[in-house]
Amino acid sequence: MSQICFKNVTPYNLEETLFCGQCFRWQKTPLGYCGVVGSRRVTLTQQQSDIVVLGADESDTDFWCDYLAIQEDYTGIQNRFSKSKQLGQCVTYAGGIRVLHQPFLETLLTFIISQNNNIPRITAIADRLCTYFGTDMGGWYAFPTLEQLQEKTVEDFAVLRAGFRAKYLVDAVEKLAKEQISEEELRALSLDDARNMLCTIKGVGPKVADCVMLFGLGKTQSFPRDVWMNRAMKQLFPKGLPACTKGYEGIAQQYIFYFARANLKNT
DNA sequence: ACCCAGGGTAACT
DNA sequence: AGTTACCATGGG
Repeated sequence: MSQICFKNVTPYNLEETLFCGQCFRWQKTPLGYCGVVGSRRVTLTQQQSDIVVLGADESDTDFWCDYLAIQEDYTGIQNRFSKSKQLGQCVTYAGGIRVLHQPFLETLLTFIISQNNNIPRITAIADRLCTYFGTDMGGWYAFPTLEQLQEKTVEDFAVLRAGFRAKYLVDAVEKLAKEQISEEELRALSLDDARNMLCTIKGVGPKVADCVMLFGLGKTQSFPRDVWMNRAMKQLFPKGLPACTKGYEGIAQQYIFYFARANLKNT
């Protein structure tokens, strides 16, 4: 075990990136942000413009580079976004956020859990999903694989205390296990076709599907709409998203969401 | 006791 | 196509 250092990554605000609501598996500690992705457990820190992955295996450099969206050209994206005055305001406020590239299964299951739920409880349920069904790595647990979740029933998932969402998890696992839905196929499909396919899972509607596509399938055009976003769009962009967001609507969404949650009245 | 939480579904107009 | 009760659970 050693550490990986990504040098001179800018713009990047690690704390905002990890706690803007796109992921639920990181915890702030005095040493840094501690978390598990798949079966990799690390602590992340930021020192000026360097992003450091503590406790990582060097052979996982490419994995963390991808997960943390290190190589995406955010400077270029933000320059285009700033052609819109309103969006430029959001960039100024939230421009340190990057959209992570999370593993598909984790993204799908945690966002099914997220519906009509709050972040502390989403985190707690996801933690229990790992401790009860993931591999014991000695003091911590990996996120369960599809194989580990196969054949599980609503009764098995009762320990999660996920409420009515348990049956949705079962259906998602079943559709993936039977290959009625595959990550590979979803990645190849257009935004609308992939959304339609994801929405065949019970408990997955447009909001969850769009989150899964943005955070777990690398589809940067996906634009999740929840109550906050609808409020923000009415106030900031009553005529719709500006054209300068084309292809990167989802990244604009993160900036707008973060800005709106902090600055707009919740009416 | 009551409210809400980055929704979705079924059952209505 | 648009609106509404209900869904389990936990925290305020």
